[in-house]
Amino acid sequence: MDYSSSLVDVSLDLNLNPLRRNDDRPASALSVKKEWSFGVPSAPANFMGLGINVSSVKEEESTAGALVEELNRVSAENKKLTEMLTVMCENYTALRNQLMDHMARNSHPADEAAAVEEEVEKEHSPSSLSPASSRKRKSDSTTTNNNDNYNLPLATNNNNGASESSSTDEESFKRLREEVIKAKISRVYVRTEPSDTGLIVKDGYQWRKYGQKVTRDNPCPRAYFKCSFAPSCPVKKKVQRSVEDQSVVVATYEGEHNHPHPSTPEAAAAAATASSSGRALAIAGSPSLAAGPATMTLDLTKSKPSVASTSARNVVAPSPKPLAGGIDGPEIQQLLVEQMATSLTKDPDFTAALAAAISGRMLQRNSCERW
DNA sequence: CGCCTTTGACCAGCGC
DNA sequence: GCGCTGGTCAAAGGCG
Repeated sequence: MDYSSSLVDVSLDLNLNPLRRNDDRPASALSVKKEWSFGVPSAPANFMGLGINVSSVKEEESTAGALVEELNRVSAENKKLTEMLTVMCENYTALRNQLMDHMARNSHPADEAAAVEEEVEKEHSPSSLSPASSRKRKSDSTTTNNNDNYNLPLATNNNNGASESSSTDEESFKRLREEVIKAKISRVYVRTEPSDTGLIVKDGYQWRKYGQKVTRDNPCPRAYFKCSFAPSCPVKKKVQRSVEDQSVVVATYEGEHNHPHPSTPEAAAAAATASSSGRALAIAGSPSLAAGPATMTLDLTKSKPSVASTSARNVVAPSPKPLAGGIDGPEIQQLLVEQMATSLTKDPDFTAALAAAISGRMLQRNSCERW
């Protein structure tokens, strides 16, 4: 059983909605919307069967058709990933059952459990870690390895095999999802003014600095921030200037905010106050794009691999200006625009919001015509 | 006075 | 076991 490959694939979209239900309904615009717990106004259950006079507006028809097609595609992908996750959980259960059977028959259950855990770890871990990442602490392994892949918390769940046997598969599945949420890591590259020596990245959230450290591989100090907008928010942020281009600040976000983005006037004011001393301009432009869970991604690894680390899951750099000299001109800008458009169309949150907005618009038009 | 930043100390993982 | 390293803590000071 090839766990690693499925792990890689699943991780890519679990990020988009880890709380997605395991649903095998046929792909439809409805299923896409309902499966994504996205904060958009509720839409009618069957947005294709509303009897809306779509043909009266050709542009809307073509747009809706393209959207439906896109939504169907995303929904199919969603379903596929859900199935893969289900298979993975089943495999995990089977492995655990084998472990329990083995432990029951073996005189040294602890040693056996450790051995099997090691096997599972090897099977589930992605490609071998680099020497640098291998120095990370064990407790951080789930996050460190999850720049591109989400590790399963198998070893930690099985640390005490006896007690673990009392937990159900559902609990394990919940823990798995929680781990996936917790393990979210994204990177944001922010270009700052050359005169700016600060390490503040405006992303709309409120951060409290709790440490600063000079790391071995970078003479510039690394600042550690915690989200202080909500007391229980587990999100952390590391900010450090790029060793290659010191006008670029790399912000690494770990975890997912358990509170809404401070977009309300009060929250925005608080955030503005908190970041008032900041001089850096987030390239993302929109705070929610820079640090929110639904980060708009722009892969610059092809055009600038030295800046966009391959380990970064999300590389956000909507600025058409190159991060470092060497690439510029209309071709690059066109490429960036295309990549941004591709990123948006691949973002299920964005498409879901768009679908909800359009369906809401159509519903509104329909109700107006009826009245 | 409360919040935030600074900064040295401390802790834990890892390699040798 | 020791040293290196990254990450975190917490006291002290600054600021509005």
